[in-house]
Amino acid sequence: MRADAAANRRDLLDAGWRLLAQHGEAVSLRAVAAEAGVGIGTLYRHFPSREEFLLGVFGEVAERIGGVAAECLASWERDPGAAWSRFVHGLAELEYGALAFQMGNYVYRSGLIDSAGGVRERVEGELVVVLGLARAAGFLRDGVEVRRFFAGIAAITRPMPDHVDEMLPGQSGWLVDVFMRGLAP
Amino acid sequence: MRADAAANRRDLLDAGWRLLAQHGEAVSLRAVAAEAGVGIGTLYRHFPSREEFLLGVFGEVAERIGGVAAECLASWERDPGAAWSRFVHGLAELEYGALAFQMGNYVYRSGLIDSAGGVRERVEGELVVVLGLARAAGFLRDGVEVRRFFAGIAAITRPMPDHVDEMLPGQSGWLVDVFMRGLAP
Amino acid sequence: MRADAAANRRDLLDAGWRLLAQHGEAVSLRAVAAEAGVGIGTLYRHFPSREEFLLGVFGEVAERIGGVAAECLASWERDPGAAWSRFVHGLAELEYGALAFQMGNYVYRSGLIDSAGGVRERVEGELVVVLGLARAAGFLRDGVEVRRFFAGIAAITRPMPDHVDEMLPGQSGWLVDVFMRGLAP
Amino acid sequence: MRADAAANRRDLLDAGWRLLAQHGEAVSLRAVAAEAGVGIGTLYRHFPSREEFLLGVFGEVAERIGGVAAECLASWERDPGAAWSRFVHGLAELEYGALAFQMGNYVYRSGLIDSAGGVRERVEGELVVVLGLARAAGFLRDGVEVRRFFAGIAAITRPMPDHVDEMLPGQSGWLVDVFMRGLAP
DNA sequence: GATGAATGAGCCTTCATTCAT
DNA sequence: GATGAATGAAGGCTCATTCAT
Repeated sequence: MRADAAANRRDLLDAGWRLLAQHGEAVSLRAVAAEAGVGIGTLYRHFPSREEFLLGVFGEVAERIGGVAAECLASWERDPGAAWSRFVHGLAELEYGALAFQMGNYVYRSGLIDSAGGVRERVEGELVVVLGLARAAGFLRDGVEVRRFFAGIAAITRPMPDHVDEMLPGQSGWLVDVFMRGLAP
Repeated sequence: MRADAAANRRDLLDAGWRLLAQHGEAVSLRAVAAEAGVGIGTLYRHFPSREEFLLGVFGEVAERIGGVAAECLASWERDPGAAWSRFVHGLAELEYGALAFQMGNYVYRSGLIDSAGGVRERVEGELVVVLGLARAAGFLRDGVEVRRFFAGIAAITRPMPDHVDEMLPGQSGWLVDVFMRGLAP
Repeated sequence: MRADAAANRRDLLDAGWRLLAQHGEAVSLRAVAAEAGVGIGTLYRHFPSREEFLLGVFGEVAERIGGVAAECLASWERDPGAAWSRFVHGLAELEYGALAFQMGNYVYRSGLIDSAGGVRERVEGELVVVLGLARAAGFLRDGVEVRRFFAGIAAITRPMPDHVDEMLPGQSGWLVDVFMRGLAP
Repeated sequence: MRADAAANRRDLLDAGWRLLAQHGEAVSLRAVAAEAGVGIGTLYRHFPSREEFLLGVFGEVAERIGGVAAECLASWERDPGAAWSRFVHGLAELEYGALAFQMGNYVYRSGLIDSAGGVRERVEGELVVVLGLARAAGFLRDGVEVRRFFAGIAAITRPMPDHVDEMLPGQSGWLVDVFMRGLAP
């Protein structure tokens, strides 16, 4: 792939993520292309359909989830409590809610997600480790499945309409805190 | 034919609620009409615009919220813990997530909701009482605003894609439990 | 026909004329029924289709055209010039433009107009007499066919959008004057 | 494909003009697209709304009005009478009636027309010159405002139903003649 | 007879997707 | 490879018309 093509691809994924997290599941691909500064045709060259594009964005997210997990593991020894908190809030700040649910609906069913490099497995693997540590350290009660945890974060980080942010500033962060506390033993 | 019309109206609201809870904020009114078994024109006869329709559905929800609250108050004496739990889960089962956010977005701002019989005030008033009891009984920590609570339930009951229910049966209930526990003192 | 039915019929025709002259050819029958203070069903009981209704309204207009012509004839002796002027302006004030053209398009073709009591013939007969007088008195040049005259009035009295009345008050009357002058020998 | 797009745009404007002049202000954009031989989406690519499309057609008309005026000025010296007659009939043959009033209605008010290249000013400027010459040459009486003149042409060239052309061939031209004569001193 | 609810075709507009340049 | 024009299927909404009460 040419260098500029790779750059376009990255720009598209970034734009997609940003718009998805900001404006929710209904973003139009044209808007994404515009935000990325390329033509709509370019988007479709890189991703032959809406599904594939969303899957691509999810790949990006998986990458960052890995980063958050790695960071968590790296700083666990020094201060487990802080690491755990940063981990959960870090995940939440990725705001993958809209993305995860949007995709899931038709991507999961069609097996696309499995055929695309095992994104799900990769993500799950990383989370399993951290959740294990948290459980051992007493931050997490027993019986919390990774997938439930993951889907929970998704549920509470789906973008809320603008007026919610105005009326209830920090609502998302508040929810994350409630979620964490609710998961403690 | 008055009776028929009333039945249609009810069917439309029911269908709207069901589809909204199931498929999210983007339901097409055509689909709602079809689900209700009437023509699209009939929907528009009863509700002259999308907004008005959503407002209508929200009215229904408000009604049921009132019912849940009343039920809670009625059984509080006998067993506060059970009443509180049934209350929160009852609210969640209404699945007003998609609806609440969708409406809020443009209805709230335009004041429609205020001009429509004070739906918001009514709902808030009812919740205030129950939350007060819960706080006194030690089920709820201090400083939980009614609106945050309400929006929290909305956030965790926004429709999730079908596959979530398959992969994680009872996810919604699980989240509600986490939410409740997270709100305890 | 019952007395109240006849009254309804008359109200409908009046309302139709008024709205047609005011808001142009696109008036909805529902609006007409509302303006007349009856249900839409009542309109359809009296006139089985839009066409028939418009034809009915045209019948009314024909009546009034007859009135204008009769008045003209009655006062001709006293002051032919004034009578002629009042005649032309009187016709114009009937504002049958929207009506005549709206109907014409499909009513004429289907022969409806002939089967409905010879409205056209009646109108034409009345105009022929007056135009004959006017020609003889030197107000009208030769060769002006009655139908052209009639259609001319229609053309210049079709309702113009509101902004025209604001920008060019009296435009319609001005046009009628130009029309009259243009028809003089 | 630039060339194709330009051709499509032109076809759309042509079709719009034709249908507007023929069938009046209520033409459906779908019909226009069909007449132009393109999909409805293509129309909307070139003109993002009905207003913009009508404005586009009006731009075309303005162009041709300019042409008619220029032609008039060019041949004025040789034969002012013929030039004046060709000018008025030329304007009338543009049949901008439906268009002018339709646009005026919402475009004028919203200032769109001013922001769109000063269409109105351009048109008025051209007409002013010609009307001035005509007045000086004794073809036009004093006090005829440009806008009244323009609106007058519009009024008498609004599309008449088909049957008028059948029953009264040349009615439009006849009206224009009457109009001209009526405007003479 | 009167009423107004129900219906569906049709309008304007948006958006995913394809394809010629 | 990139671009953006073209397409048509929906979606929200209106209105003539029918029909049960």
